[in-house]
Amino acid sequence: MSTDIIPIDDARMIEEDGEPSRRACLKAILRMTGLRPTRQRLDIADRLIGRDRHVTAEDLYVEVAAAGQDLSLATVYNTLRQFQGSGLVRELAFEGMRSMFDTDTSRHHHFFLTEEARIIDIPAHCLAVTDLPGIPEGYEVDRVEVVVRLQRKAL
Amino acid sequence: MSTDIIPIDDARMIEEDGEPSRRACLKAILRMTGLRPTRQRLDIADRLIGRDRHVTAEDLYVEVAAAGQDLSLATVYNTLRQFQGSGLVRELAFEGMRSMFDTDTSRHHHFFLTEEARIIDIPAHCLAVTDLPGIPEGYEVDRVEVVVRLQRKAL
DNA sequence: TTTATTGCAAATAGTTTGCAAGCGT
DNA sequence: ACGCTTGCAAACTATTTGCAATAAA
Repeated sequence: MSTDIIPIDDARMIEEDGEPSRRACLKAILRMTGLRPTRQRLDIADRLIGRDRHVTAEDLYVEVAAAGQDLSLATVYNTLRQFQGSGLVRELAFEGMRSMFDTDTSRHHHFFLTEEARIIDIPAHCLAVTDLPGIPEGYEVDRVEVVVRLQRKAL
Repeated sequence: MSTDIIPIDDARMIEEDGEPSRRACLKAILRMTGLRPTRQRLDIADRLIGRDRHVTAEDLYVEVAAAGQDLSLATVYNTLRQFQGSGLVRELAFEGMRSMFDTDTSRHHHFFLTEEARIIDIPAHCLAVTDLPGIPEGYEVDRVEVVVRLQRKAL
């Protein structure tokens, strides 16, 4: 087996030294979604893809900046919107909080800890919604999302 | 029976001419919540209390202004927050929309028509959530809210 | 007449956009 | 080289706040 039948290719997530690399993997994912894998996008993707997180644009901006990987807040917002368009993240809205981005784009639900503005995932299979009512004419269900609002237990 | 044993009283929602009045009723409600029944608060309350609505502050501001009952947008916001504090309205958040205020503060759910940013109530009894998962230590369920996201049916 | 409330304008917060400079292909 | 992407600053939208003027009790 000579190397020429195993072409080195980002899409195969193999580095030149033969090690699979997370960076290369992220590059491939971005390329697949039609986004050029720039340093900024990779730095953001690295903190989101394959992780289970709920972040605001600001959260990411601070994190990335703290790691010395400079980028502007505007770029974080723009990138998150692009990722959202590609289905890599999903936006969540809760009263009193800025936009959150959820790295889990599959069907699931959320606990919302109202007092501390924290969100915790509930896997889809942990909860069932039954007796869905009739929906308006001409519409179909996109998805059903449940928010279980929690408060600190009274003493 | 002389009139002096039937004292005229806002709280009893009776006008001086003996007619029950919506204004008087609203005044009583505001007083009960500890809010002075000013003209501005009454104008806003009149459009919310006892009605089934989902409005933004801007919606209300435009409506009230169109009726020639001047008030400032800041007052609409402040008043809605006060009403929220008194449990007269509840805030709702959906991605891509500004804050909505729901006049129905009882337990119920929502259809969210994503394409046109419209909200429709689902009475609580029309839908059931079962198999609630275990909740984090020290917390209790405040309430469970379901959002059924709808999209226009593909042709 | 006392205290709460309002209006305005300005402050703040969150997010998007325009355009010249820079980077990926 | 070419065209997409970035950064910045500025625009924009949504909302809150400070304070003098006003209205309710």
